[in-house]
Amino acid sequence: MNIKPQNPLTILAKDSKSIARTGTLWTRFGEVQTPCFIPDATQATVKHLSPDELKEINLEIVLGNLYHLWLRPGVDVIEKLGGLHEFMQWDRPILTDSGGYQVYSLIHRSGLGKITPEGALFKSHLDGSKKLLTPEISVSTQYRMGSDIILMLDESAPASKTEKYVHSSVNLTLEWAKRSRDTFDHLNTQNDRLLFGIVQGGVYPDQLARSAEETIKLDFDGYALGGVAVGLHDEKLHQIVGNALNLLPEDKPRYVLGVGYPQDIIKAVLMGADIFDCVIPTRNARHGSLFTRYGTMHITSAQYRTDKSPIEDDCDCYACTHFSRAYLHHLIRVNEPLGMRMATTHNLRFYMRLMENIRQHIAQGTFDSFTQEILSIYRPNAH
RNA sequence: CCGGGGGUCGCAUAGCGGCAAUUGCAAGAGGCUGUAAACCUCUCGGGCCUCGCCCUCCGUAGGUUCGAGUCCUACCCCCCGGA
Repeated sequence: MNIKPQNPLTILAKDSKSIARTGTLWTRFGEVQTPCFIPDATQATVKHLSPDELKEINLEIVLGNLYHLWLRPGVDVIEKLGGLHEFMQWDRPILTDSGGYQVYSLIHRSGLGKITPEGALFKSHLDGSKKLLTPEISVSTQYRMGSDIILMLDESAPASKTEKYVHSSVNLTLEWAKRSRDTFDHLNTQNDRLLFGIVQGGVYPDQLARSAEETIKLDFDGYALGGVAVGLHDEKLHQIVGNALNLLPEDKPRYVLGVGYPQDIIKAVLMGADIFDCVIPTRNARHGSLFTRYGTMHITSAQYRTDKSPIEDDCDCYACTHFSRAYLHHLIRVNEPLGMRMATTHNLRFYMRLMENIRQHIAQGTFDSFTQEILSIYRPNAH
């Protein structure tokens, strides 16, 4: 159990009508059942929830963000406090993002820095100071923080970029992949951590193929697909995800970064994805948008002012077993932290139940009808 | 009764000769996809509802002006001092 296996993914069952599979992912802090959804704990907390509350909704793993934690409180503090697990009192697996998304969000979208071959040069959003994030710094800092699953630093090209741009962007990411790999190999002497490579390529099949082929040569523990949650939606998103996952080794964990809505997850699982993370359930909860098996509901809407029923009648989360829609409606409207806490609890529990159902139906051979059921409610928009 | 201040979209505000009229809150609707996000966008007098135009509008009633929340007069309310 504590010895890192040759391949961290163990496939336990496969769907007969698709390439969906269910299994377990090994980490030094225990196994994670797949397909799994990883809630984002960007700043070393799933906003509003305590570790006990996360366990109560059956969360197995969280995602921390290197970029945010690197700037504040900094790796020295986290190391001194015994590493991320000890610091945030979470004794289950932690995956950390490399800061690659911030290269996209802060540099490409907001112009707070620039990309150089050496690394990403950020102008810190906190104090304006200049910070150079290199693949070496990202990987070694994730390692020092105690991350169990480390992501290589990558660059996501915005969806609007030309193939020429994406071509050189893929080259840069491939270069960073090698440097990430080298850094990790020097650090991982205890052989207890996982390093995931990231495939890019935007909407261009040739670039995706090139990126996948070269990344696979570096033999990572798992492969993530990046750049798809940054400007692609619905059918276009699903199409690219399908193309890209098809290029990745069948026996290794396949991670779709930053995705997504229930329909996106179902579609990606059908195409062989094992791991997801997304801010949607937590952020939308804070904004009053709740997921149910009847679709999404905006709880602050006037129609719920006096609604005595729970958010979702058969949900087992704390919010649904204790409070009415009317109360949640009130709490969110008056901006009370309990409202956001309950909304987050519910949405994450909804996502956890979705993943539990996905795994169970794959194992039982009933995944096909289950996907039809979900997709009839969470219907992707045609383009 | 005297002196001073004030009445503008549900509440609170701006406006001091060209105004359907500022901003905040409230209200209504929507959006968030590896979190600079407890955030952002739109609507918010009425109508046609083609967004351009029409109607009604800033306590009430007159007046001055090509034109009045905006200036003048009277009246009605509210607040603060003094009898």
